[in-house]
Amino acid sequence: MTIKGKATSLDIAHLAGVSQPTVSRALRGSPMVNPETRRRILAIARELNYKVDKNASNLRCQQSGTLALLFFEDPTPDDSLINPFFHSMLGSITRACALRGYDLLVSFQQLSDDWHADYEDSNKADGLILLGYGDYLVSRRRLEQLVGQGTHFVRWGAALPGQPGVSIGCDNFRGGLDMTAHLIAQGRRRIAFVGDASERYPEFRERYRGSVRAMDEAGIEARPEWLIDAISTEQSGHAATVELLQRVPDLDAVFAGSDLIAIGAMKALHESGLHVPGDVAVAGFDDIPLASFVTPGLSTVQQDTRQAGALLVDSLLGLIVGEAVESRTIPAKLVLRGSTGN
Amino acid sequence: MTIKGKATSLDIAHLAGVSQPTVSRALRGSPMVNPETRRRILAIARELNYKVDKNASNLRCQQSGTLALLFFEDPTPDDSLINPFFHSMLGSITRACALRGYDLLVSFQQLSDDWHADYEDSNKADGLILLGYGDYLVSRRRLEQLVGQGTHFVRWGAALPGQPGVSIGCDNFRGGLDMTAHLIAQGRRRIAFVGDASERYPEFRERYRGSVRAMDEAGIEARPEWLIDAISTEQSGHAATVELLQRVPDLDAVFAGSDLIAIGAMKALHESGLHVPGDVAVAGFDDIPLASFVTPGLSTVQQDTRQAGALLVDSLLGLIVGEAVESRTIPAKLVLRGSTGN
DNA sequence: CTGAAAGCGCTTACAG
DNA sequence: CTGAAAGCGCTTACAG
Repeated sequence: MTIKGKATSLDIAHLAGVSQPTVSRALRGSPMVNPETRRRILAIARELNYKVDKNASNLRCQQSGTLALLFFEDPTPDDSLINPFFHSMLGSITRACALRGYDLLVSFQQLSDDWHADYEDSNKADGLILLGYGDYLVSRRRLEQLVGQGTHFVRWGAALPGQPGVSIGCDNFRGGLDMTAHLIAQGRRRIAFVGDASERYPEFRERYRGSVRAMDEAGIEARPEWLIDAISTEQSGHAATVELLQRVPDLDAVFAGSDLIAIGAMKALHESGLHVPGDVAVAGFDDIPLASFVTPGLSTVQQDTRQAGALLVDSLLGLIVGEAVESRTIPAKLVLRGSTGN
Repeated sequence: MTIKGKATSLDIAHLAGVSQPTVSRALRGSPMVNPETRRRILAIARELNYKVDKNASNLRCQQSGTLALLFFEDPTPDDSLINPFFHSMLGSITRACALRGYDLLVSFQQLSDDWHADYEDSNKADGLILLGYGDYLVSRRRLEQLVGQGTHFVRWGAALPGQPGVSIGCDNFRGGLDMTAHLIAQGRRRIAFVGDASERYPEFRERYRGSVRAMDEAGIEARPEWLIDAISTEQSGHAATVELLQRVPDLDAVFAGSDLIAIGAMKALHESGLHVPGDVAVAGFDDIPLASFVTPGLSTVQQDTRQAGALLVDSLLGLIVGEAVESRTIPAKLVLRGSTGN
């Protein structure tokens, strides 16, 4: 007997001389099947290269075995590279899904556009993972909508009280504090922060707050002109640093909100004839691969993307099965290279 | 009337006072529906936040509206970063899918393991895109299996005659030729190729063949000791270059099979006290973002990932609808920076 | 341990 | 233009 087209469980049933439900049970490892019968069924299934039709089984079970990753890119990525940090997150999320037997749908979205977030409504995915960058004030309303609709989702970002939904983030405050304490220990006293630390960018804000705390503890008064806005691109970091140098010529350290900003800052400093770290120390945040390739190597704060990916996926799976899931913070770790001194 | 759980087309039918098939027709934009009826149905659907159940419609239509991207990583990526070139490809493939109304499943695979390539058999995807690196001799048998099973797939790689399935790749030969011609024009005469140019790595092989052709044309005889194996990682490029310098102390140029190799090579050259490009010119392939950040900037061959992603997706969609699809080659473009001279 | 029956939510002939 | 019917390929009570 040859099967026309793809084999179905019914084909197997005929070949094995059993009913179709028995095939289904055998395939799914149900204990209520005679071992001999199961063996026969599995052999036939293998021979026909049979695979369960996921559309059918998902329809029946009302779930999909799939998670969707929505990646946000604002501003548009055509003129600036996507932060490599997110590539690392994507990799760890993919692997975490695979380890747990879930497939991952990936979708790139503009933060400002309508989100194609209906993967769950259409039963293509059981929940969403949100990742990327952009203005939190813009995304916040959408997050509230998702909560309102009962969508299952987790996001990577600052895990702060009062946020809609579940967030997983790193300890931005602690990272900012530790790095700034390190700069101070290296003798730095006029430490600028390059990054938009408004409520639009809560992660930068936390990093900045940590930085200010470290200065407080060292008896240094943080000056308002030491804070300058930038978004997380090299270009923005470069431009901001150029302006910063006008305002604060006697700067002795730059703590950048991200590594990309830091790399732009280093470039601006070089162009101004300033030596890193001799004249100005530079530190970043993320520990992207690039950080170890620039000259001097960039000191930065590492976020454990492997743990982050696993935590995002596990939290989402928890939400899906109805557990109470809390926002969580993972540790930040200093990685010291040449840019902050030896 | 409140709907318990998710709304279905039947719920809408009841509310609109029509039959369920009419709802389906209206939602799918069938012309055979009274405009007034359609309006009513769409209004109700919007209000209920109704979304078509993809499992049900896919089951019925026997297709999924989804493509699967299998990304291969050999050797294991834990100790070396994934080639950023593939991140760029992933982005362009994702966008190309979205533009065409397809969703994308992403899966990371070990080249040597069993491939989880049953997305099509299980009707989770209509076809596969294969991307990544590793030994072609290992993957070739699997590709043949896929062809044998009638799986729809395209792969990124050297598009050479006699390969199983459809391949999209860049003009590696031309890229190798052009870059080597440039090196020769810069006065270089002893040009090593760092990369495994055996049949295990057809892309490297083509780049190397192009390089040799350029030397031929310039009357330079390529010497066997100028060729040294490496896989596409910085570490491998570093190690190979260290050995190469032993063998060929009077080297004046290194053409690396990839940018990552080139960056490892530059590091090895620096460690040996050799100046780039003063003593030894260095060129790479891919134009990863890192290439413009190293010092000096790395001259390289750019592959148009945007075009590549679109072509991969379009070719796969062509295969799925049963068109005759050919392997294709896209142009390679020199990007000259400081590492090959001014 | 196994089978007959129902049903997941759609789409598509078929008949009117 | 619309509805009644069938069926996509599964899984899961239910009965034996």
